Amino acid sequence: MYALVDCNSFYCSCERVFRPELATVPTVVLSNNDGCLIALTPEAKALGFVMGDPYHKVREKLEANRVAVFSSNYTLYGDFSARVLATLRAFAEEIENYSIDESFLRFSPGVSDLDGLSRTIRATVRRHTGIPVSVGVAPTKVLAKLANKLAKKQPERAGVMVMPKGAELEALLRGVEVGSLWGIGRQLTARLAEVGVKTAWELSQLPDTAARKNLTVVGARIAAELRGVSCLEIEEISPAKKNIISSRSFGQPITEKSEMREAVATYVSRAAEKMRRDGSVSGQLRVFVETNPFREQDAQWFGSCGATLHTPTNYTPELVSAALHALEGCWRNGFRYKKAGVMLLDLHSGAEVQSSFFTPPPAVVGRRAAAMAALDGLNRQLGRGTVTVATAGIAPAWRMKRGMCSPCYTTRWDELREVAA
DNA sequence: TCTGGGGTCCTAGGACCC
DNA sequence: TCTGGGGTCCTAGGACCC
Repeated sequence: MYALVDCNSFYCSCERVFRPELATVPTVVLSNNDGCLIALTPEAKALGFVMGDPYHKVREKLEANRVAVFSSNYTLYGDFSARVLATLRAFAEEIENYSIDESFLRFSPGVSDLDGLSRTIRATVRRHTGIPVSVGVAPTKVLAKLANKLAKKQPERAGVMVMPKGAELEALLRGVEVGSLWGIGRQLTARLAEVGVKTAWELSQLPDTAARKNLTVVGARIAAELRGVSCLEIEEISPAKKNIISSRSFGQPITEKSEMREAVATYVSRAAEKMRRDGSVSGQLRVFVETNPFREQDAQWFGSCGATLHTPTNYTPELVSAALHALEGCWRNGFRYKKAGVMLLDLHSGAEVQSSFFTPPPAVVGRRAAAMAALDGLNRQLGRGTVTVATAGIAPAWRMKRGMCSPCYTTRWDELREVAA
């Protein structure tokens, strides 16, 4: 049996842990640059706000309704995510950290009273971390996802649902729209409607060949999972990334290439750090720059240019110079740039690097690795950006806006919550 | 003035091999 | 007049997820 444990309105719940007076106050968290609403509590949804609403368009309404608004604080959410995961580990031998706010657990066949166990999990996570979670249990991941959704949606279930079997399951699936299933998006919903499939039950009864023909093997697996046939395994160790992207919108538009060079150097440095965490090296990168597509009165430019590394590497200075070279290929003067990014491609394990004529000698490779380890260590201990390449600039004007950010309560000594007693 | 940032998997078709 | 059979690798594009 699988359980899906999903944190309710996760980012909002993190903010509420240290602001208990907000427990019943409608609360939202914004995307980077305070752009859109990306997390909403049920109270905020009840007021009519939806995920993706541009902040500047709903700001007055938020204020009128006294909604608590936060910029996103990923340091805080990442730390809470790790705490929830640590608590969950005690309850299952196999666990997959599916996303920042969701984990799949697998219970061995001997486990009985799944309902009681789920309630215990929910209560324990709440006690250890302050985060409310919902738990859905079923014989397959797709059904566990669905059980979780129902647990959250139907208040009488109190955040927990074990999927029933047989006729009861059939009745339930007949009432579920196919488009609400995990893995069935808008396009597949439309395709299924063409062949008369509207509910989860109808999809589960679709013959395998028809499922494959209309939805490829992906949809066929979902159909099988609905019948209780498990096709999707638990992935306990997340495989190393195949691509790494670092991109950001700017707090204010960039028009000078010198500033864009700082941004690109910053982003490629961040991407390189992520890559080193995986122990990977990159053989190829791509830089892109974009104007603001929402400003129709502005001239638009979306430029992108790649660069190949002689020898795959994760050495920041080398990647920075390759990225700046690529920037020359996609930069055009005279535009107001809103966003830029760097993609590291062709990633593989650093242990498998193929040497070439241009590969530096082993002593140099060793010194570079030591330098990067020292860099990452300092930034880990003393905070991101403590040591960077000078090309990245100092206190740049284009840095993203975060006007309403909460303190890093759990990761910075100088931002601890103070309590008067 | 102001609209996020990351990822994965699958398929079809072209190029090429013996 | 007649023109096989089987395979791999790569890329672009589409679809999905949080």
